[in-house]
Amino acid sequence: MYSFTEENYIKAIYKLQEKSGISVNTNAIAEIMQTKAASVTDMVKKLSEKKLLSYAKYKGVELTELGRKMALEMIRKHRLWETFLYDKLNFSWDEVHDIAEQLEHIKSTKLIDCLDEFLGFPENDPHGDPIPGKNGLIQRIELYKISELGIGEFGVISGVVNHSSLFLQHLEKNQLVLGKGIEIISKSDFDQSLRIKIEGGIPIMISNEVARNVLLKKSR
Amino acid sequence: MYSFTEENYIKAIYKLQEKSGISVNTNAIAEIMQTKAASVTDMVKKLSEKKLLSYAKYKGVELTELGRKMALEMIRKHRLWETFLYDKLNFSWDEVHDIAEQLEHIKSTKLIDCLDEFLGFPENDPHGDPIPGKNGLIQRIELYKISELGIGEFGVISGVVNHSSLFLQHLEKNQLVLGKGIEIISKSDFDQSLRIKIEGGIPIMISNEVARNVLLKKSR
DNA sequence: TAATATTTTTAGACTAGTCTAAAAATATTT
DNA sequence: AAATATTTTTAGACTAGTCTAAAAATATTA
Ligand SMILES: [Mn+2]
Ligand SMILES: [Mn+2]
Ligand SMILES: [Mn+2]
Ligand SMILES: [Mn+2]
Repeated sequence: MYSFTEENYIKAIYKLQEKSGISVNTNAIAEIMQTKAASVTDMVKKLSEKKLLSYAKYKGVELTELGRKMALEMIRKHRLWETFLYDKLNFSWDEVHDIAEQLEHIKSTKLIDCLDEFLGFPENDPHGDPIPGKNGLIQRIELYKISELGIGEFGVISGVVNHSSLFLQHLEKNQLVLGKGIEIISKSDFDQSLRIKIEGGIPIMISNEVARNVLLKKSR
Repeated sequence: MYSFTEENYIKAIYKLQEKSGISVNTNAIAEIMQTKAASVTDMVKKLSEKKLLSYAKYKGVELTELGRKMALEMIRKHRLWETFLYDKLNFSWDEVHDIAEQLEHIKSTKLIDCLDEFLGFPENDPHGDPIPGKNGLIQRIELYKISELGIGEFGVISGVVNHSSLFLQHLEKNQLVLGKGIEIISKSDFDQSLRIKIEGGIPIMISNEVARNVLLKKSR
């Protein structure tokens, strides 16, 4: 059995490996784990002995197939619990993450598979992130930041980069929620702010900061 | 914030205090916590400093009002999660306890209150045990063991003393499930086994061991 | 009430996970 | 290539929670 701490390290390393390529370095891990590089070295040695990752001194770490599988199971649990809180208990999308951080550590395969079924085998969590299946497969759709689209292009809001409560609440206030279709009207050369039209609404201005943190599936 | 271990100690002490009167002794705690008396002494000192219980050397411990409140919150969470697993995810009544042991440690008042509402404010868990309310109140109904009833008396199965999977599965095989009405037909003077009639069924024999572990609400 | 048995506490040690400070390795700049 | 800066590792220490072995207190029996 793995401890909560071990599980959180594996999840953190997986996420780092996702974005920044292959080998993950000690300081990066220390930063997301809110700990010191020395502690990371200790833990990484332990996880390496448990065959969850491969590690070479000064060369960073890389998850093994076993470690990758474990990370995906954690993510599956996290996102299914978020969906439960959102769909069944009517939590808002900015409240679900912290509780899911606790729930993702509950050990029971049957529990998570029954929950999956109870929720109707959802494909995405309340933030639009894909939920890995029982098999560990994760279906990836090409998503674009609003800031990446050109004038006149259309898209459907399908995810967020920033998951903070503050940001999610801001989006909600501006009708920028999952599933909404939008069109790019114009861009400012001064501050890269955008004018967009939300389906069934009037055009609004959004900052470049917002545009870089909302993900779209291209449409039309 | 309290650790899982601290929480489990408080719950254990509460349960001991329930049955065996006021002051709980070290060895008894050690036994349910599956640990050594020395470890109990260490922990009990710590919990005493945290004002969760009062402790006098060699005299045993007693929960404070704070400790009692905490224990009831744990029990509320445990029983609500058991009800969730049973009612919503279709677990059988002998499968829910172990997972609830994990879930009862999730920290979120909103979560548990929303879960309570989602379940329709249940009054009893799948084993018939009462679920403490938000206020910490627990409604107690007078229950009797089957073995305590006399010939010709009627009762409705409303709880169990023994919660083991083996026992619960045995009951299920014999139609002895929550809500069933039964009548005492006769008792054997030899081994105290009983002949009982289950509502809408034919009379069956049950051992004294079973009769001492099933709780009834008297009826008629 | 004295001897004996049982329960409880203390003392000291161990592991997991963390930390700080300093040493060693690697990367960058001159 | 040498000097300097940064990253990573090691060494040693701390806390929480546990253990065993032995001492101290309490309970039971003769
Ligand atoms: Mn999340
Ligand atoms: Mn999410
Ligand atoms: Mn239970
Ligand atoms: Mn129960």
